[in-house]
Amino acid sequence: MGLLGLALAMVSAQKVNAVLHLELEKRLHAALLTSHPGSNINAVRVMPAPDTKFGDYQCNALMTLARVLGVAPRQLATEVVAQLNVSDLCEPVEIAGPGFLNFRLKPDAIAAVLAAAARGEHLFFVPAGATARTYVVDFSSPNVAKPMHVGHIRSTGIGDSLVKVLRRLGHRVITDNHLGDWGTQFGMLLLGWKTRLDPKALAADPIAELERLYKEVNALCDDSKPTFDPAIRDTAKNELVKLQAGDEENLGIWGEMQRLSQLQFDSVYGRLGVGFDYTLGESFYNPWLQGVVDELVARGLARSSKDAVAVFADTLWPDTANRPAPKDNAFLVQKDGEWVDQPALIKKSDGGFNYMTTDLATIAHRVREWQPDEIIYVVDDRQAAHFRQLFTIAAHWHPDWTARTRLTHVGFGKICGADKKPLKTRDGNTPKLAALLDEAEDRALQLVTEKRPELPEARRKEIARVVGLGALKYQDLLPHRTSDYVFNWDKMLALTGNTAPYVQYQFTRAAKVVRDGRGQDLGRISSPKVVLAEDQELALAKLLLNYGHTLNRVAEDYCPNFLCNYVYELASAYSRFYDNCPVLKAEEPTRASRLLLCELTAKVLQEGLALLGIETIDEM
RNA sequence: GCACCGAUAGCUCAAUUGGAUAGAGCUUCUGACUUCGGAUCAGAAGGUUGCAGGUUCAAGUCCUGCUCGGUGCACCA
Repeated sequence: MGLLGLALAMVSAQKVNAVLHLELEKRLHAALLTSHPGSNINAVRVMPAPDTKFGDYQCNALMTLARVLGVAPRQLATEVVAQLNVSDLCEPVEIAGPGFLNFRLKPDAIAAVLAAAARGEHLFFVPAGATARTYVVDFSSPNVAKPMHVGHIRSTGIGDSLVKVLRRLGHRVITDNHLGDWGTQFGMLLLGWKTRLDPKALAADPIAELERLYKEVNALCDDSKPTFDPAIRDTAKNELVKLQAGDEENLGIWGEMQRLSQLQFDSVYGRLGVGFDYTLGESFYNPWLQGVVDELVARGLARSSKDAVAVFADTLWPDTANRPAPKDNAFLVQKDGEWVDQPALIKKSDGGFNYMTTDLATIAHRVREWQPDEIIYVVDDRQAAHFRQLFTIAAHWHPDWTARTRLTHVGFGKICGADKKPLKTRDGNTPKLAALLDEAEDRALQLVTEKRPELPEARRKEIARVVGLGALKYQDLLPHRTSDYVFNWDKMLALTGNTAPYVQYQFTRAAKVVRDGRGQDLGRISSPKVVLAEDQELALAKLLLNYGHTLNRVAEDYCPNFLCNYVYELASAYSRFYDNCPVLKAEEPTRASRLLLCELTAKVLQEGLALLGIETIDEM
């Protein structure tokens, strides 16, 4: 492209807005500031309308603003609309009900955005650019020497999807897998390894053997069980202390457990398509733990208690006048009608450290190393209380850090069986993740074999892999992350309804039309005139426009389910379009225009699924 | 006991700073098509959003009380 061509392309790129409702919002702000100078425009948003009968976009903020300004809502709306010039993009703005503004886009304005997207100028959003933020995302975090189980799906899937969305929006993201490789369980594991290891079993299935050792020794160390043996417990504790003090033999065994576990992690993450920039487990922070405790004690933020060291409400807020109300204080709990301490332990009476200490050291490292704007912890909701304490301690420890770096716990609910209780296998155990992935692929293979018996086995297996793993991930991401949900093989693999196979199938249909269309008519869809005449064409086009808005909402609320619902809506809108509007059989220029709709739909479906960690395939 | 989270159609789940007549899917029933791969589409049926109050122009969403369920409450992570 010559210089002139480049300059023209830039001018044309400036003329077209990638996100129409943000342009409407900008003009609405200007109108409001003209009619009512000094108004607070921050909350004045233009967003997709809940129902097409109200138009395409709406603003409901003027009703709230009218109260602040002390004027009648409809009058305010009338005065603002009088200053608003959006006639190039919309039909005349309608003031509805108590003071809603309804915007109805002109098909030509929509067509212009689609044409720009087809030229590759944008995909319905504006990357963060100068406003890009730096995130550290802490997710997955499996335990060394234990099998990854069903519980790890959520953290891994939600975390990975958030990472992908944030990166796509142009943010800098550092992923860190905070492995559980240094806790109390290693005392028991070391004892088990030294006294009751079965080398043959270890060679056959290392993780299963390590799990067996842990379970056996744990039963002897648990004082609530009849098998409890205090001598064994003390020995196990001693092994841990030796490990954490740098004992060579124990470090060697621990390293071997680590290596064996990493093989498992690599295998599972490989299948899931998940990767990490860093894998800094708890052990990485061992050298700094004593320093964290010393510092907190020296600053008076922690004190000794019952041979342990802990952070208390009275060490954080020595002056009772500043102390939060007991109900809002993460360091108090009511027992028998009285508020008593709920301290956060940072050093145990046996000299060992707790994960609170490790988590504090981890914050220190991440802040110093990466200066993030935000650290996101994708961790089970049951740990909410821990994170409240952790974030509070961090804020007292280094207020400058928490002023710069926002700490966010992104919690999630549990996966249940049909009985609404946590999912278990038939024999009452927690299902292992690898077995779950196997079963997803096996069940998908059965379905593919039924539908497409003519395909060679290798092809069917590849389709089954993409469909099975996609179904499993999609089911997990579809409910709001804070909800518990019921795990159901038949439902997730169903070819109808809000499932990955349905969305993947609509993608294959769109991709097929594009392939066939290009084959017959190469090059003709590069910059066709976009004609939006039929209802189904318009509905599909308008949904495409909202892709970027959806990504922003996912990032703002840490909720991948918004993207699931979006791709499902887009897929079903495509299906309605495909049913009603012939593409390849249509006359020009309709044909090229519809082909472009197919192309953009395929692109957005493919990318949207990819941001959910789900692959697509050309045929199913 | 206290705190946190939840309770929405028969079932599984949504619902964007509080926004308009609470939406999907599954199931059931009915219909469309000599398919640009029907693994499709259309229509119907299905609700006092756990209960009782309150705030608001507007409440599934916010506040208060209650019922039921889940989770967490010092040396596991």
